[in-house]
Amino acid sequence: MTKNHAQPRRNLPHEIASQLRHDIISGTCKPGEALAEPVLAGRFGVSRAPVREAMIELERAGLVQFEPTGRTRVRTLEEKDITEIVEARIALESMGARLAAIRWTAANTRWIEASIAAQEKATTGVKFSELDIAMHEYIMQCSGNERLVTLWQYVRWQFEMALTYIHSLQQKMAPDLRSFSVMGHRNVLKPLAGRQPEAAAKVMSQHIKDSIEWYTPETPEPQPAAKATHAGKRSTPTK
Amino acid sequence: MTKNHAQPRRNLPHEIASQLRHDIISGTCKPGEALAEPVLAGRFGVSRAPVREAMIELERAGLVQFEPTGRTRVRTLEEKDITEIVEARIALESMGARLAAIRWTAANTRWIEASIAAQEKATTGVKFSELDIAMHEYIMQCSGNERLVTLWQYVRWQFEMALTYIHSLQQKMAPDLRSFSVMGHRNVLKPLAGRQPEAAAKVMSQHIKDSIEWYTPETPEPQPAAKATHAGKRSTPTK
DNA sequence: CACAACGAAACTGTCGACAGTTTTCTTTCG
DNA sequence: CGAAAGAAAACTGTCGACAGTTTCGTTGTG
Repeated sequence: MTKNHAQPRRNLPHEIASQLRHDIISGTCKPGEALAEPVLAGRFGVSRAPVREAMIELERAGLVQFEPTGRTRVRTLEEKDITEIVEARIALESMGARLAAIRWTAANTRWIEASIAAQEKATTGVKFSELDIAMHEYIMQCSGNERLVTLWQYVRWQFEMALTYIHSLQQKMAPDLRSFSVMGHRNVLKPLAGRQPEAAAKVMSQHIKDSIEWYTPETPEPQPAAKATHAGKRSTPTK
Repeated sequence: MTKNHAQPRRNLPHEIASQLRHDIISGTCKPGEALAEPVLAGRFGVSRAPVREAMIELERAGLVQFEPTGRTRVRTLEEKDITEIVEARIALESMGARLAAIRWTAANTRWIEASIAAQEKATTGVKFSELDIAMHEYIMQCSGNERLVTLWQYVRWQFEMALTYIHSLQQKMAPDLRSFSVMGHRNVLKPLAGRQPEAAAKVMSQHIKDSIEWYTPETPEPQPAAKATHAGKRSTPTK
C-alpha cells in the first residue's frame, strides 16, 4: 500500500524520524512517554520495520532511550543533562571555531553578517533560536571536519529539546537574552574573520557558556512557591 | 533455529556488530569491501533483521558507510580522515580531561599509575595500544559527562581502525613511540592529580597531537588541498 | 579486440507473521 | 476497601517472503 517509495532509497525511516524528532523537540511527545512501534507504524501507515529504524536514529540523536525491556521512551531531561549537553557543545564548537578560523573567507563573514541581521529582525523567540542554531551549524561546517559536524548534530537535537524544556519552565525567552546573544555572535565573528584560531575557540566557548547561563537563572533565588509544584528539579548542589 | 536468544533482550544485533567491528578494526574486512546483509546473515546463522541493525550500529560508529544505493561498505581511510579523527579526539578529550581534573580523586591517580606501569611492561604493540586507549577511556569516564563518553566512543573505533591502517603503512610501532607515549601519559597525570582543569585540557590536547605525529611520518606539506571549494552553499541564512 | 546491449543473479527496502515477554486490566480474596 | 492473583491485550525480537533495483557476467557486434 505504499505509494511513494520511489527515488530516494532508504528514506522512509529518515522521514519518520524527522517527524518524530519534531514532535519530541516541540514537546508534542512528552518526556517519559512510551513510543510503541505498532502504534507509530499505524500512525504513519507503514510497517514496523521503518519505524524501528527511525527509533534507532532517534536513540542515536539522544532524543529517546531504550529500556532494558526493549521499550522506547522519550528521553527525560534534568539539570545534569543540560550541563552535559552544554559541555559537549563547548567541546565540539570551540574546536569547530578553531578550525573554522583557519580557513575563514570573506564569503563566510558575509554569511554570518546576514545571519546576525536576520537575528535582529526576528520577531518570535522560536524564530530567533532557529537562526541562532543555524549560525552555529554554519560555523561547524566551516571547520571542514565532517566528523565534528556529525558529532555536533547528535548534540544539536538534544540542545533543541533542552530549549523547549527550559522554555516550559520560564514562560518565554527574555528579549534581553536576544540582544545579548546577538552581541555574543558579533564577538564570535571577530576572531573568525581575523583568522585567530585560539581566540575563536575561546570566544565561542565563552559565548555558549554565557548564553546558557542566561537561560537558566543561575542565581539560587528561592523560587516563588506559588505555582512551582512540579517544576523544580534540583540534583546535588555541586556548586 | 536460534538457541540463545534468552535473557539479554535486544542483544543479537549488538553481538553481531561487535564481531564485525573486530573484523573491521583488525583488518579482516578490508576497507572498501561490500558487506551484504544476506551473506552476513548466513554467516551468523540469523535472519537479515538483526544484521541490518548491526550495520546501523557500525555506521553510527563510523566503521562502515551506506552508499546511496543502500549498499554497505567498510569505510575507507585517507589522510584527511586521520586528521578529522584526531581533531575530534582532541576536542572531546581535552574537554574530558578538563572536567576530570575538577573531580579527580586519589583513587583515580592510583588507577592511572597502575595503567602506566602495565604499559611499560607491555610486550607487543597491540597490547600497548589497548592499554593506551583504555587509559584515555578511563579519563573520559572520570569527566562524569556521559554524553561526552558516548561521543568519544564513536570516535574511538574509528581511531582504532586508523591505527591498523597506519600500522599497515609502517610495519610496526616504533618502540620509541611507546616510551614517548608513556612519558606523555605521565605529563597528563600531573595536572589531573593537581586538579588543574585548564592545564589538563592543554596537556591532553598536546599529548594526542604529539602521539599522532609520531605515528604518521610528518608530511612535509601542510595538506594536499584536495578540494578547495567547501561550504558556502547558500548565500543567505534566512529560511 | 573492445564495447555495448542483454539477462541472470544478488541485494535492498518493506511487509506480514509468530513466539515469548511485558504490561495492563479484571477478578477474587482477605 | 485494598491487595494479590490471574487473564487478556499489547509489545518486542526475529523470521521468511516479495517487489523493485542494482550489479555482474555473458553474449553479440562493430
